[in-house]
Amino acid sequence: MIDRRSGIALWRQIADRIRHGIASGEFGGEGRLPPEQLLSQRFGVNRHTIRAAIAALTQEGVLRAEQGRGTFVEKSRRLSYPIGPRTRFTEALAGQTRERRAVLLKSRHEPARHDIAAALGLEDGALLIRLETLSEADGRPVSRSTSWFPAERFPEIAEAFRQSGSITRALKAAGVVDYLRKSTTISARHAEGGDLEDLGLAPGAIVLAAEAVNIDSEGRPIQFAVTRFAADRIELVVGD
Amino acid sequence: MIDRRSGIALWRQIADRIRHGIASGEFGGEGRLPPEQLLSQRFGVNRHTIRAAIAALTQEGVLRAEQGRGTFVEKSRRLSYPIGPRTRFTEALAGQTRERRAVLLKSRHEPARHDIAAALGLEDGALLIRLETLSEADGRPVSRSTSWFPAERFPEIAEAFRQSGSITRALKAAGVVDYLRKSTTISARHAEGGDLEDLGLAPGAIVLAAEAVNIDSEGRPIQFAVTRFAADRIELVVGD
DNA sequence: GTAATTTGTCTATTGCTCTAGACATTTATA
DNA sequence: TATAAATGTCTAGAGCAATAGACAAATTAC
Repeated sequence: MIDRRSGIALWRQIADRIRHGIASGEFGGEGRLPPEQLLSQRFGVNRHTIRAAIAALTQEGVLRAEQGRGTFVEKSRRLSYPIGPRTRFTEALAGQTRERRAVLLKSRHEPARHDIAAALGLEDGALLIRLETLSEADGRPVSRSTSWFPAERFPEIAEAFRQSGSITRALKAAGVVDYLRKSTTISARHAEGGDLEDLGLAPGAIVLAAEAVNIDSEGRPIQFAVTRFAADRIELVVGD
Repeated sequence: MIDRRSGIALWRQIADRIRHGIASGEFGGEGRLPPEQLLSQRFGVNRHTIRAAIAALTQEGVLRAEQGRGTFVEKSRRLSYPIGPRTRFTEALAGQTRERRAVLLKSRHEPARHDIAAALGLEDGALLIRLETLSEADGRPVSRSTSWFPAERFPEIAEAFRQSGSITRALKAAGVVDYLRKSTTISARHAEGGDLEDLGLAPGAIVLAAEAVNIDSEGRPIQFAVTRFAADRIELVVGD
């Protein structure tokens, strides 16, 4: 249930379970968390440990404690990100958020690594443009992407993206009126390095990593992207 | 880079980064990890802390240390699990593993929770049969599933599954010749409770959770399932 | 208004994590 | 065979995590 020699502090294990319990409806039934006393019994730890977990979740914006009253759940539904042949970020979260935008963090030219070249149908070492982007919904960072485009075909992609804040519009400016998602490979791991900062995550947080290949209407690969989603803010939906 | 008050022990943060570094090719170039001395400098921690990280990864089967020689990377390809309209476990890993099987851990009748009833198109509290199953490939546990079936339509599903070791065959025995995956919702979290044991994971390990609804050829929902995959052993592939 | 409930704060103590250093053991190399 | 390089083991100490208990402060219910 709770492991004491796992290298994960008890308060963090409990914070993870409370966060998940809220999402699954086990806790916070009426928008309210059970009293600390009761939680400390249920988890079999000291009340101070529970308080440390609650403090962390308060910091994350999941909970809000009020002295004398109780601890309450801040409304924050997990977003659903549909994945299909026509996946596009701006449209994916329409209806769930008021405002979506993507910003360009960095761009550079570089030779194609073997796996990326294979995915894009290019020779190893072919020149690519790499874009580092951050996507936000209602002001909260949602995902962090690294994309590669063939430099020969899309020499102006970085500038077009910077101006439009959208891959779809940047591709359109380069003459790609429509494109399709060929494949998506989904994995999960602990967030690391710059992703922690950019996504505003605590160390130990989990990211869903989606590796995608997009093709134009004639089937030619145009983009290889690795997108990291904050796993506690979003879930990926396939089909339906 | 490395955070000391995060509730995640340094050795675990470093283990996570080494594990990822191996997958991304940063470490283990020639199947070999840099010496402990060098790693302790790179990460800015004591050599003993590096050793704790390596010990954990050895326990996981990722590394193997040999006194006097060095520390080596155990080859361990990640499996790819395709998700689509015709997702079936036994077929999903064909070609990647020699042997697949699923075992029934537990089964029970229970009333439908609200979200499950909605997914299956039933009234709240309708009687369901819940199956707890474990899937293995080449003797290594790969996923842990919890499935719900309408008890009225599939009264013998548990016994049929126990005998056949396959949902597809158990459904066939109940007269469902074909079925489709209606939707899959993918999220990620830390493994907890029995999943740690059943999947043979170290505490703090990550699971990919896939929530699926299957329907028969007439569109009637027949199964709601939550499958937890060991994230370091498998990735989910959509499309292609 | 009083009592009960609940969160907030403080102190002390125990145990685990990480650091530091020294030395042993095994393997590869000159 | 001698040396270097790597992992393995041990001891000691500083700092953080968790427990334990007590009491304060705010809110709610009677």
